[in-house]
Amino acid sequence: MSATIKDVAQSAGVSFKTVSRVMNGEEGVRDSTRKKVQDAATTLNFQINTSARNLRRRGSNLIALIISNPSRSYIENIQIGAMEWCSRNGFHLVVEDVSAHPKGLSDLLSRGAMAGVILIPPMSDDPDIQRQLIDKSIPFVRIAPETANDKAPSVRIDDRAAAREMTKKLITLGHSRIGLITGPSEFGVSRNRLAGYRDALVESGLTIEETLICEGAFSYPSGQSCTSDLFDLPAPPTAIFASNDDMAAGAIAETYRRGIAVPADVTIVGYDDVAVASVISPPLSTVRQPLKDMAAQAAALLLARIRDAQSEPQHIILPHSLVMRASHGPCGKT
Amino acid sequence: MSATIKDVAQSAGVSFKTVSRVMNGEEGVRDSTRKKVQDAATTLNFQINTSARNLRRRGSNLIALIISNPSRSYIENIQIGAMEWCSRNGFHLVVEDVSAHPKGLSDLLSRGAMAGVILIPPMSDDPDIQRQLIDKSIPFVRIAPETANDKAPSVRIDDRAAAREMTKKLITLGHSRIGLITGPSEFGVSRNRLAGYRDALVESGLTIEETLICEGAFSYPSGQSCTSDLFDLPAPPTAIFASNDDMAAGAIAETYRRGIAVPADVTIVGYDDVAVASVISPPLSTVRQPLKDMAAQAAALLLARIRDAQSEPQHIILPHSLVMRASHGPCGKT
DNA sequence: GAGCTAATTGACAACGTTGTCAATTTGGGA
DNA sequence: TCCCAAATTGACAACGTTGTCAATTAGCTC
Repeated sequence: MSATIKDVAQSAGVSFKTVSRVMNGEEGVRDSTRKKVQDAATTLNFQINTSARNLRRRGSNLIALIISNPSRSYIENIQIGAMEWCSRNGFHLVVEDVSAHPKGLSDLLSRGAMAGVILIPPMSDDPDIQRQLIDKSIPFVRIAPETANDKAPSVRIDDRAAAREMTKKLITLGHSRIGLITGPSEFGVSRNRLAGYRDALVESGLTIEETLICEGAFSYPSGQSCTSDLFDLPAPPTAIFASNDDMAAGAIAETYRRGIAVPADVTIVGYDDVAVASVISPPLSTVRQPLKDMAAQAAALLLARIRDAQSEPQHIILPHSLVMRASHGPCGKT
Repeated sequence: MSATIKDVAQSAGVSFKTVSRVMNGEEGVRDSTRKKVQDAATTLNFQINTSARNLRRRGSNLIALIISNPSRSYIENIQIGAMEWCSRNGFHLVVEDVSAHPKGLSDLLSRGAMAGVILIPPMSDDPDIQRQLIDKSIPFVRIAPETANDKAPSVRIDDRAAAREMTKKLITLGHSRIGLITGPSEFGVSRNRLAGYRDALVESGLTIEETLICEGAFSYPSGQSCTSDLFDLPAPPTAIFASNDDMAAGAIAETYRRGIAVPADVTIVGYDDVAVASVISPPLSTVRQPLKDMAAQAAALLLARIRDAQSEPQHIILPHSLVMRASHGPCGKT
């Protein structure tokens, strides 16, 4: 086994408490002593024992990212952002798939195991999980919750405004029959984006046709099948707004399958601006949300709560933008 | 704070050692006692303290997945496979981006922090990391190493044979000028796939043209630019074999950009069979490797080494297959 | 160089669990 | 009823670190 603090202390000729002080970069150690200890630690290839440290400190250096459907490309960016933040701040990221946990997260959340938890949709809106976390007094942060509350900090973009803007953009292009592929209704973001879509139509004096609204699953195949349904309508839409890019990619595929051209015959836009958006053909016009930033900021807010559980939970709204690539165009039909 | 073992012991009227026994499902506890303890634990909402347990057991319930370029879709599947295995086996997965760690992984690998480590390309072939792990006697497993060794177990497919088969398939389709987009040469898998490509050409009596071989970066843009280079050749290839699907997607995009049709004018095939392969148009013909399985099996081999560091490292080769979707066709030109 | 204060260092307990081994209880046969 | 082996339970130390507080040392001033 590798060396302990006591080994280092003996080798450096000081007490093990002094070694501890050096290891934690505390003040009040003479420079000469510090050097002696550091040399001894290097020589012995000393690595601190995290379990002992965490036990004594009643803390942890682990942050959990709880996800439910690991194959969403959305998650990739969140994870990267969180991972980078953790690296820079002395934490490690534990990624846990709640859907693979039949009987809940009890062992993951065992006392002191996690310093904090990052929740993404749909868990951001799951009252069950949040109650568990509060019961165990584990700090957590919510990414893209439907609405902010005072239980935990949150980071989001203004989904309603973003969806409204994109819809208005389509209206400006001359589209009046705009299909909407929503996410699952248990996602707060789905509801917010739907609301933004409705806002735009109402503001523009257009009627909302419920048949133009199709609930997808944030997945590629669900984008295909919703699109198929929309095209089978007696009066199909001239533009389709998918609530994420995976579904937009599915929509484009289904459109092509039917021999319909994008964007010449139909406009298709997405949401998120993940990797697939710039990779498919035509490159997707979409709503960009700064997912990596959101994750990093969420981690930062979480840290504040880890440090002081009484601190006021902060709520950050990050800016979004419309990235208009090549999958949109003016409405051909009148 | 939540309850400790001693609280439960007091509440159940037994010694804390007995509670410990119940918590660990040990033999030799009377059923009535066990029940009493379990009830008390439930009432008090007892959660074991992982740090204390790990300290005393000199172990950990954490497995690290070390990655270097988090945006490769390959990683998604590996991670899902590893995560699921961890859930089922009482571990948690820590995902760590080594490229975000300027000064190495020392703190991640601090004594006892990780029960074991899963290495994927290119770290599977990185002697530095492996030496670090051996020095600290942290068990590890290698996914898709260039060659197996006796330091650690490994899981892979036969990349050379797979690349050979795919190349032969293209030859059978009548192609004789086959472009190869390799991965970076520091990836063992790149070298193995290149070797398989060469094997097939040689066995078929075709000459190997080095200009038809372009080194990519396993990324979409690198697939585009290699393809561009290949098409700019005086005698461009009639088929392109990309060493992963991301690059194949880039190749298809660049092909379309030039007004060339896939598969009518040129055949493009990939490698991995990740999500993008069935999502792009046309659906990609590719080599399928069972990434999730590979990760799960790797974790299992790792566990064997965690349990007994002296156990013989095992090496598993999983079957691959050719998934011929719609991006390939016979050679038009003679 | 004595005396004082501030800086530095050390002794010891505590964190919550599991391992070791001894003590106690149980159950069955004589 | 007593005795013995087996089953069950408990007492106590140990894991490696950090927090508390006391002890020691260094650096000044006079």
